[in-house]
Amino acid sequence: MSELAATELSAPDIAARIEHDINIGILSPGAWLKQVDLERRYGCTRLDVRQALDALVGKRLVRHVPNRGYHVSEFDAQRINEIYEIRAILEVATAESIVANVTDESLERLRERAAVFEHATNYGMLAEQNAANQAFHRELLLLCPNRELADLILEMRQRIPIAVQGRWSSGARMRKSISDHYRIIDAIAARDVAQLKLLIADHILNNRPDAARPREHAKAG
Amino acid sequence: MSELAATELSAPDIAARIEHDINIGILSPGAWLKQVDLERRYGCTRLDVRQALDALVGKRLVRHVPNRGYHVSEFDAQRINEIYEIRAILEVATAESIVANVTDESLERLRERAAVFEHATNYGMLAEQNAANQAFHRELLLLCPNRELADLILEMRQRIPIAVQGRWSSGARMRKSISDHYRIIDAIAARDVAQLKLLIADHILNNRPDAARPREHAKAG
DNA sequence: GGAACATAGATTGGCGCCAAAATTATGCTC
DNA sequence: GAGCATAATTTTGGCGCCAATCTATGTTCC
Repeated sequence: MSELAATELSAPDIAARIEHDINIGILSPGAWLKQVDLERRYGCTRLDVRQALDALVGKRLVRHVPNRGYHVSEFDAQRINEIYEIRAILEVATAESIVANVTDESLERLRERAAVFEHATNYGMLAEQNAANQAFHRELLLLCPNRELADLILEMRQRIPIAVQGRWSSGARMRKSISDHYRIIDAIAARDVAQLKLLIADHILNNRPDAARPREHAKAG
Repeated sequence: MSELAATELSAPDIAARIEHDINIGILSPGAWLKQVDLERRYGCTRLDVRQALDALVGKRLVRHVPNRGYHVSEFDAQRINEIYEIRAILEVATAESIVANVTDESLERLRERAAVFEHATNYGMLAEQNAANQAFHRELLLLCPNRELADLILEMRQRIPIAVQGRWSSGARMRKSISDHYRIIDAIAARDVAQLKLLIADHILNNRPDAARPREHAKAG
């Protein structure tokens, strides 16, 4: 996909496309993003490319070197770990309001999303798996009334490409993620906030790539 | 200040200047940011202005309306409250590592910053008060080894202009902020993590503008 | 007298061109 | 044959112009 776009796209669309391609590994960390290439690749003007790249610099997914151009950011183990810690802090903090605002309908939708994710891990490619996982967590965040917090969490989740995280690289990882989702749903259905917090923290921190696990340095924030 | 810059400034500098002017209220929420004005005001080119404005759109401080231009964001009570909640979540989470990494020298620097802030509340204008307060919290965050988290906190602290928050609008507010700082330092010196967490949460949530206090809706994240 | 319309002015926004810088390729010397 | 200086190509980045759009003012008609 993403070879020569049919319709004309504007800058924010291009940014989303590039972000997606970085996310699933079509564009690898360190790769230089030549403006002419992107221009042709996404079938848009030079200005759109520049604005999109600047936006991605703001999201820390892309770095800019004066007179050299833009390249996909590198993600060392420490940075990955730090972002996982932030995600754990933020997502655990949504537990109370999720339990407070849950309805039977939203539980049903969550089960549906979890099932779709399970199916994607069996029959889909990385892109579908990612989309399904994202849909589940997005549904979860609909129960969080603090929209700024929900948006921030979604932004943090996009801050490291899935391809770099290698989240569902093994079958064991996949199975854990699947069952995590169902157990999270169960805890919500039981209105068990404490358990939900534990499950969310575990779901995030124990799905880190091994390389990003902390060693001795001071834990948490 | 900021009337007709002497030296040529580049886009990131302009963004910082505009951000500062929004922060201390020179540019008020809702105000339209005409490109020609900014061009002359900061003595830079049109392109710099656009890039700076786009960057500020990314930080949610400025909004863009197609074919109408850029204007300073409005900040309603709900949004302010949501961001205060996020700040409380994140800054409380730094308590462990602050206590784990504190040294006598850093404690001394914190006391110095707190004293400077106290002085600024007595003899300085809003800009100096803000700078001194920021310096204190920046020093605090130097003790947090998670740089991503520290940066995120600093970014969240800038997400609502000081002028909108009216943080030190009354003498009582000022005195509370000053004593909060010293009590935070004492808790750190005593290595009392639990107390430090309480103080940080209180320092953030009880310095909210009254209008932004939540009523009945589900609390926390 | 008020409202709707038309015209003039101002502002934004996109496109293309060109210069500066860097990378790659070439040729020359040792 | 290897290393270095030089030339050519590629790529970035900035500036200016002009079209499209919106705002404001003035005019006409009901």
